[in-house]
Amino acid sequence: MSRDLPINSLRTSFEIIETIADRDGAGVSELTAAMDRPKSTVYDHVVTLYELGYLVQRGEKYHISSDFLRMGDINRRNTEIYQAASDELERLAAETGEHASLTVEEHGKAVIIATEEGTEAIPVNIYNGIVMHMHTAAPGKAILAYLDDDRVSDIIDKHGLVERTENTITDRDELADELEWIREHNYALDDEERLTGMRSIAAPVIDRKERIRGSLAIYGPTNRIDDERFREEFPELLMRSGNIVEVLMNYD
Amino acid sequence: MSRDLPINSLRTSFEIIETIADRDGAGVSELTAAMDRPKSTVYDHVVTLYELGYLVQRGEKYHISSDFLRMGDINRRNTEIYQAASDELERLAAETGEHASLTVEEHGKAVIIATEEGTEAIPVNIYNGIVMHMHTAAPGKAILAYLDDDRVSDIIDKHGLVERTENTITDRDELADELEWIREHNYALDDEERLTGMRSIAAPVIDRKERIRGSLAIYGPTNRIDDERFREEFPELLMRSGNIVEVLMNYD
DNA sequence: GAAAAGTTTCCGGCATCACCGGACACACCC
DNA sequence: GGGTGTGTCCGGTGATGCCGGAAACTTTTC
Repeated sequence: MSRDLPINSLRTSFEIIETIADRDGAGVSELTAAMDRPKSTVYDHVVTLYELGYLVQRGEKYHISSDFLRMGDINRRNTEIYQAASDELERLAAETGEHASLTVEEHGKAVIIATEEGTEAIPVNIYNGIVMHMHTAAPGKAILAYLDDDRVSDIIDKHGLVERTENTITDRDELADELEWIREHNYALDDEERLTGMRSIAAPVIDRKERIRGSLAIYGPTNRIDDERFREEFPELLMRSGNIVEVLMNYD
Repeated sequence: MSRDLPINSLRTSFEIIETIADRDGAGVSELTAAMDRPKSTVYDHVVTLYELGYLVQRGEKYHISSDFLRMGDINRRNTEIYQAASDELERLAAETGEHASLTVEEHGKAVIIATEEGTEAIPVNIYNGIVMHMHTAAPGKAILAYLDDDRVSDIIDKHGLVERTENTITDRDELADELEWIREHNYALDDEERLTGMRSIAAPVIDRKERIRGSLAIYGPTNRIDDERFREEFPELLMRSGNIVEVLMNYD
């Protein structure tokens, strides 16, 4: 079921951490029930994590400590593309009124590392660090288009072309054509391929070594993002911002 | 040097994670040099963390993954006091032009879990999750004042009354008097006790069970925070905001 | 208010596995 | 092609993570 790793106990520890984070706190018994492990083992890990400071007790439950927030925030601040893109994100959100976000690739998946909400933005659940399949939305496709072919192939092998809506691209050849289209136009579109009723548009950010570093995207409901904005206005905005970010990032 | 824990390997793993986060990426050799551990051991941990997805490779170095950002962010969003306070933080930052922040206590230390920068705010290094000694600044003192006496005592035993500037309170009796003063006035002041040239003001946030949950604070340079603002205007603002947060939080 | 049901915490023995020394592969640079 | 720097791999061994079981401690129930 779970492959062998040099340090197996780490799997258990992080399973505990993830479970606690997911549920907004949990006690030892709740964890035991959720995890198919003996109570005493779970307890050993909880005690250790607590002593090391990565868990705190609030009320009756254990919660993860702010160390995770701290490390995540520091890591993000240190990321070149984040530094270069945060102003543009704000501007995109302000100009479009929708959600603007910055996405990078990690372990073959698309991760949103920053978001800005425009005034009209739907209160949808976009939070920092959210992970998506690469092929299901514009930000991921914009990145895929500029990765090596065999890298793309590896990613598909690993995570599959999961179907999220009836518009999701689930065929390898079709995806290859789509990526080719993206390279020609320099932006990516997602027409309800990930969530019904939602569209996204994304432009890649590429560094001076021609390596893809991430993508900028706008995300909103189909009824507000009409065809004109979807195919003309927003792609223009994003490509302009993408260029600015590239310049800032490569400036150094 | 390091006490026995049920799962000792976790200490090594988190030491690696913290080191990588601190330095904005590191390779196996760099980690080995920084950690007084054999290369092979470090490698075992790095491989495991990588396989589990908590490390990523960017360029030549390992970095921590966005999972930390995700878990930290989710955890914060789930925190009652954060939900209740975030609007007030923005307002405080806007009205004062300085840094406004929300602080909670974890493991006997003060942790800033949210900050807002006003237009005038000094570009000083305040980031999410930063940890401070409780007694050195207003946010921590505002919390200490409403903890049980023996809890305060435990905290001092554990972390000591470290001197940060010549104004830092380093005497237990003096601190007790200060906390008494805070309880009488319902706000806390820090007059260059943590950083020379910087002042902070904080008001506590207390829940319906009379338990302290955190504090709101304003932070800025002494030359802009004159005595009038320091002792009159900002305390008033903070206490007003503190009340609003308490109401929102206890509303449920 | 005693018993029941649920927590968390603790203990100790056994088989495992995390640890480490050392070797290998692969760069890059004079 | 020797030197110096990486990252990677392997195998033996003693420490240690795992787990069953049971104690301590709360809360619930009647």
